[in-house]
Amino acid sequence: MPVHNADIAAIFEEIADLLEIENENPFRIRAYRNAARNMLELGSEARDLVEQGEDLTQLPGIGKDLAAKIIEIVQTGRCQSLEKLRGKTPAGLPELLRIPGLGPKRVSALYHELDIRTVEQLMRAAEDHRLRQLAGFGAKTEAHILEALKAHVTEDHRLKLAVAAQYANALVEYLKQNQAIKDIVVAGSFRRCKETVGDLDILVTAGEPAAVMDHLVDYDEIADVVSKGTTRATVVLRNRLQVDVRVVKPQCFGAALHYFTGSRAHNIEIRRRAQKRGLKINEYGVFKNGKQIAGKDENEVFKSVGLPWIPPELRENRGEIEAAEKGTLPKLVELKDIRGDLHAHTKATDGHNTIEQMAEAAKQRGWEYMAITEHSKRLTVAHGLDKKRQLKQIEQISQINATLDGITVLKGIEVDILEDGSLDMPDDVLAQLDLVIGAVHSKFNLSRGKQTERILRAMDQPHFTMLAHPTGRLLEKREPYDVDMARVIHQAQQRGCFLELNCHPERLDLLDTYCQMAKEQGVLVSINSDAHTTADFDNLRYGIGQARRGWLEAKDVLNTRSLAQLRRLLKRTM
DNA sequence: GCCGTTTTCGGCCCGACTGTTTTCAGTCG
Repeated sequence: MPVHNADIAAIFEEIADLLEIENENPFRIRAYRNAARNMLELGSEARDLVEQGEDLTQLPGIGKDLAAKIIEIVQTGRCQSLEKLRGKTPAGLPELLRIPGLGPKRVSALYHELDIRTVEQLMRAAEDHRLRQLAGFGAKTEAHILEALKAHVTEDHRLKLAVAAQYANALVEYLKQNQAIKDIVVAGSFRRCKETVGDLDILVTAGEPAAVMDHLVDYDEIADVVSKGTTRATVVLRNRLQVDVRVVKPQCFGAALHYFTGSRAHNIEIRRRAQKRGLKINEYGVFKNGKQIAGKDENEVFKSVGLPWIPPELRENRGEIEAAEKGTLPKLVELKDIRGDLHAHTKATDGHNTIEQMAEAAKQRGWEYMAITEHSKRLTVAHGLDKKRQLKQIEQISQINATLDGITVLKGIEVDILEDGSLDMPDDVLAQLDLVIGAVHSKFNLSRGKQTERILRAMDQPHFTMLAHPTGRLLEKREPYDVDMARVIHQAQQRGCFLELNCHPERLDLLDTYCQMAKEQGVLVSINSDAHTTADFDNLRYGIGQARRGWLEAKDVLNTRSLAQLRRLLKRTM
C-alpha cells in the first residue's frame, strides 16, 4: 500500500496524543501536531519527495528527527517510536481525548487510577459513579462526561457551510434585537468560508455585555447552555450546533475579530511575529509595554506586525503571511467578477425550470451568458438526453437566443464519462455544442490507476471542454473517488481544458488545495452553480468562498471572461 | 521536536469559564 500524506499525519497525531497522555513536553507535542497539519496541507505527496531524494527538512515544521520518521514511514509503512509508545499506553486512550471535557490530565488519571482504557469502560465507570472518587473529579464533572459520552457515541457532526448559514443568520437577526449590541459578526471558520463548520463563533460589541449574554440564553432554539459568563457564553442549538458568543468593547473589535476568525495556526504565527517585535497580541488588542497601540479594526492589527490586511479565506498559515510580507497576496476573485454560469439543468432532465426561466434568472443577476448543460442518456435517473433530444434542444436554444436581449444561452452538455473514458454522446453531436462538460456519475470504486486513466482518456476526446465536480465527493455523504488529481490537472493544462469548481453546497468540488494547484499550472477554473432551479444560481457565493480559499483571482477563473473571450477559450479545446 | 533580525540554547500564543479548589488546575478555543 502506498503511503499517503494523510497516513503520515495520522501517525504524527497519534504520537502527539500518546505523548500528551504521558505528560510529555507540550512543545514537543505541538511539534508533532504542527507536522501532522503540514503533511495534510502539503501540495505534493511526501512519498514522491522521498523518492526524489528531496531534503524534507526544508518543509515547514519538519526538522531532522521528523524527516527521518517520514522516510521511515514511507519506506516501511511503520513508525517504531509510535509502536514503542503504543506498548506503553493502551490503544483506546487517544479516543478518550476526543471526548469534550477530557484532556490529557484526566485521561491519564482515568487510566492510572481506575484502569479505564476504552469508551465503554469509561461509560460504565461514570454510570457507577466511580469517577467522582478521583481527585479533581466531582459529581458535576462525572455527569458532564457521561453526557458527552452519549453524544460521542452517536456522531461527529459538522454542518455544511450553506446549512450553517441559515442558523447563523437567524441567530444574528435575533441577537440584533438587543439594543445593547453595536457590531455583530460571525467569525471563525464560517468567516473563512470553510466548506463545513463545526461551530459558530459570534463576535459582538456592546455597551452592556451581560445583557447580551442574558438575551442570548433566551433564544428559542437553544437546547443547552454549556457555559455562560459576563463576556462569553457557549450554547448548543436544538440541531446540536454549538455557538460561542463573545462580547468585547468597540476599541477591541478588530483584535477580537482577527483572533476569533482564526485559523488557530494563522493566529499563532501572527502572535509569534508580534512577539519578535516586542508586542503582545490578544483578543483585546495589540500591546506594547502593557499599553494598547492597536486593535480597533483588523487593519491596525496586521499593520502592527508589518503586514497588509489578509482576507479571512486565506488565513490558514498556508503561505499567506509570507505572501503578505512580500506584497504578493492575490487579489481574490469576487462574486461581482462572474460574468455567467456554465453549468445548469432544466425540466428537460432533472431541473425544475425552463430554458427561458433560467436565462431570465441569469440576466437578473447581471450576467452576460449562461450555459444549459443537461445530463446524457446514461444517467437514466435524471432522464438524460439521447442524441435526438439533444439535437432538438440545440435547435430550441438557437430559437430562444434569437428572442433574448442582454443574455446569451450557450449550448452545452454534462456528458457522462463512461468506464472506458469514452463519452456518452456521439462526436457529431458534441461538435455542435459550445461546451462539453464531462462528468463521472458511475463506477466510483475503480482503482486509482483505472479511475485516473478513465478521466485522462475522456479529456483526450476532441470535444471535451471541462471536467465537472472533479473528485466526486459529497460532503458528509460520499468520499471522493480515488483519482490522481496532479495528473488530471497536468492533463488539463496540456489539453487546454478547464476544471469545474461545482458550487453545489454538498459538493464544493474542486477542493481549495486543488484550486491552488490548478492556478499554479495555469489551468482556468470555472465556478459553476450546477443549478437545477433558478434559485440555485445563488449557490455561486459558496463556490466563490471556496475559490478564494484556493487563492484564485479573477484572471484564474474562466467565467469572469466576457462572452467573446470565453468563446475563444472554449474553441481552443476543439 | 523545531527554530533563529536577542541564532545552536532557550524559548515556544493567550485568556475565559467551570468545577473543585480555599487559590487553582484542567479544558477549550
